[in-house]
Amino acid sequence: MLGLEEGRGVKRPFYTSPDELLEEEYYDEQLPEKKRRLTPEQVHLLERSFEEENKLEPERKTELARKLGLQPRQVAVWFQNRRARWKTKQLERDFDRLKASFDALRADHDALLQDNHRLRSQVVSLTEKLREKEATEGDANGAAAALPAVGVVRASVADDVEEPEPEPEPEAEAAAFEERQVKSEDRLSTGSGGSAVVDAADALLYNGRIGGAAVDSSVESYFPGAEVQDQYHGCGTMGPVTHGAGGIQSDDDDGAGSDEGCSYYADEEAAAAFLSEHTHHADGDDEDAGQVSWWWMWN
DNA sequence: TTGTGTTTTATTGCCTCC
DNA sequence: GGAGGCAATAAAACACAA
Repeated sequence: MLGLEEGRGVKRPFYTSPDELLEEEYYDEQLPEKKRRLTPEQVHLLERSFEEENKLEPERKTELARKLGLQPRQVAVWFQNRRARWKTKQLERDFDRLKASFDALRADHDALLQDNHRLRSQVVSLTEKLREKEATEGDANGAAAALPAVGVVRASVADDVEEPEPEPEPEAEAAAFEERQVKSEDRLSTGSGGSAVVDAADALLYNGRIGGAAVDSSVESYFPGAEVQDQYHGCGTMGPVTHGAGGIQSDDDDGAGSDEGCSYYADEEAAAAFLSEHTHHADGDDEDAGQVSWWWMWN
């Protein structure tokens, strides 16, 4: 049996023996006045057990409790809390990944805007030159006919360079972005109203489907799909659905490994269906047919 | 030493499944 | 209806700066 840690403010033994521990009367009489932390050895064994399987069957619980010299109830509580910690960390990691994808996409978008502006000014400049040339030659020979009218040329150029949607004013765009970020963070921190998970999954899906360099389709994802029970799928034995190299690992900061590689957004097909409902589709008179608005994901 | 923030252990209440 | 899961929360234990 692994005794409880001593020397950390423990004033008396918490338990005496595993057998006594399993006797309700003993436990009732010996209820600790204060909470006691588990020893590193106990935590280590619990962690290892959690890595094997994050849910506890009654037999395993009893066995673990016996080995550790704890109440079965304590083992169950530890697993419950451990699952909660794992989930929190996973959400943080998912958020970081999604934010990185978003930032990269935004940079892409900004670069495209710059390109667009540059090309448009080229069109204007070339059109100007053409107009000047036309005027000069018109003066020279008085002949009206040889060149097409500037308007025609310009229209022809415009056929090649698609007229873009009007750009939002930079200040207004920045303010709107700020507001969206605040709203998003509010949802994450308070959990009120919208779902941070769903919002984040939106962004992930957006990246995966239409993003450019930022797309990381290999990122395993947890999307809150139909099976609410599958909360830990994608992580080895965490659930019924297994993705690639799984396996529960311990927290980064406890030195026993990490939960890296598992994500809360796994059901990408469900998410794709969700996405398709939130994008506008090609139809005859839509100039942007088939494209997805950059802004939809925030609105 | 003390105040404060974080982590861990434990409880409560609600929900789902069998 | 009981068992077990989860979210929310309380409270003790711990870490650490001032």
